[in-house]
Amino acid sequence: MKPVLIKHLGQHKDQEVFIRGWLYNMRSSGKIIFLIVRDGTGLVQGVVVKKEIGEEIFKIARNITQESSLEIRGTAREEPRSPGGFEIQISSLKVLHLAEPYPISLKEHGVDFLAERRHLWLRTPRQSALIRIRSELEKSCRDFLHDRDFILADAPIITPTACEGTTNLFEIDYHGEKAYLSQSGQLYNEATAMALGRVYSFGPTFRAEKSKTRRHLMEFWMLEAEAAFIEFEENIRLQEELISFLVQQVLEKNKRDLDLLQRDPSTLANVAPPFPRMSYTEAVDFLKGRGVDFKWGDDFGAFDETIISRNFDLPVFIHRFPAGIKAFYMKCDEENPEVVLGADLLAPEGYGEIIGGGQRIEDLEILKERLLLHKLPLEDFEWYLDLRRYGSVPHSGFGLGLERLLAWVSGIDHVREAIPFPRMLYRMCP
RNA sequence: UCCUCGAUAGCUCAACGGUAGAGCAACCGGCUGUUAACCGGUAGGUUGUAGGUUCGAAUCCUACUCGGGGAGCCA
Repeated sequence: MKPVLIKHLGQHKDQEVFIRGWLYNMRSSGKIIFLIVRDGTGLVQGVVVKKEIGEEIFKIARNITQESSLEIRGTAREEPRSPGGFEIQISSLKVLHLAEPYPISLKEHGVDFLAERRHLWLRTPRQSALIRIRSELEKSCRDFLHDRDFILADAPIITPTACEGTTNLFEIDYHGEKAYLSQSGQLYNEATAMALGRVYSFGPTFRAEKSKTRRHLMEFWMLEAEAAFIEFEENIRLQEELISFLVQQVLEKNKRDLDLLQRDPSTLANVAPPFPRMSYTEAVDFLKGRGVDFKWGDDFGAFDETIISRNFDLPVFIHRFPAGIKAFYMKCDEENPEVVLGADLLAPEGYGEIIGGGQRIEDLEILKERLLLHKLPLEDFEWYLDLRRYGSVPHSGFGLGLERLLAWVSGIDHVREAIPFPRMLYRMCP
C-alpha cells in the first residue's frame, strides 16, 4: 500500500490508508488511545481501541513516546474533533523507532531553551508553518521574476573587497589572502545585468555588525534583482507588484499555516499596488509634525521608521534620500542633485525596512568621483567601473530581505524564527 | 561598543533576610471520545560561578560567565 501524506487525506475519505510519521502527542484512557501523528504536512489523530486491536498492540501503543517514528494503517474518516479534520481508525501500527524521552514538551518554553534545541524545535507546528511559508515566498519570488524575463545569475559569496565599504564584514582566510563573506551581490548583479538584461540573485548574505535586535541576523537571505534600462519609477512599480504577489500567494497557499500562527489574513488581504510613498523630505516634515527632533540630512532610526510605518496599512516607500546617507553607487535626482533616486520599503506594523533599492549611476566620471568621496580604493572597483566603459545604460535594482518579509507576513515578533538555523550575535549552534 | 533586564527541579515559574515550593514533563496506577485531556501516587535541588555583608543569604553588595530585550548599523 502506498503511503499517503496527511494533507492529502481528504482524497482518501473512508478508504484504507497508510501513514508514516512521528508521534506528536498522545491521550489515553483505559480502553482507547488517541495518537496525534505528524508527518510534516499536517496532524492527524489515530484512534486505537483495545477491543478491536487486541491486548498486545494496545499495550505497545500505550507506551509510544513523544516523537517516536511510526507507521499506521487504518480507515480515514472525517472527524471534526480531530486536528486536521480527519482521524484514522487504526487497524495496525508499527513503531519504527522508540524515541528517548523528548526534551521539548508541549508546554511553554523559554527562547534560550528552544534556541539551543533548534534542530528539534523545528518539529513543532508553529515552526514548521513558518518554514513552509518561507518556502512559498522563495518559490514565488522566483516565479514572479521568471515571468518577467529575469534570469537567475547568482553572485559569489566569497568576495575580495567590501561591496559598499561601510559595514563590518566577516573575514576569511583565502589560501593566505584576506577575503570576505558577501554583504551584497549587487555589484555583481550589475555586471550580469549588462550581460543578460534582467537578472536576480538569491542567496545568503553576511553582516558582522554586532546587531542584537528582533530584526537582525548575522546571516540572512536576500533576493537581489537588477535590470538594465529600468529606471527609478519602473523599479518601484516592480517592487510593489512583487510584494503584492508574494503576499497574495501566501494568503492562497498557506491559509492553514497563517491560521496556525494566528495571523489575521485581513491585514494582508489589501496589500496591492500602489503603495504609499513619502519622499525623505516629506518624511522629515512628518516626523517634525509629530514632535520628533530631526535634522534634514540625518538617517532615520528604528524609532523614526516605526512612527512613519505605523501610519500606513500598506508597506510605504521612502524615497529620494540625501546622497550623504546612501551608498556610493546611487544616482542623483536631476531635479534635485542633493538627493538620490533610491527608495526603501518599510513594512507596516513596525517590522522595519524590507527592501532597499534604487537607480544606479551609469556615468563613469560621476561614479569615480563618488568612490573617491566615499574614500574607497578605485583599483578595487576597476572591474565595476568597466561596466560604465563598455555600453553603459540606465539601470536599477533592489534587495529584499527574506526573513524580515517573512516575519511581517507571518506576524512573528523576531526574525530568529524566520530561518531554519538562525545565526545571531551570541548564538550559532546548532 | 553602549543601555537595560535576567539566571531557583528536565521545563515554566513562586518563595521580597529566618526549614526551597507549585504546575507540567518523567516513573507507577485509574479512566471507551480525548483536544497543550483528566484523577491518584512516587521521585526529583551545591538556587549560574567566585567572593563579601550578616547570628542567618535564593533573597543584600562586588566581580565574572552565559543569555534576553533595545540602541547604533542595516535587509
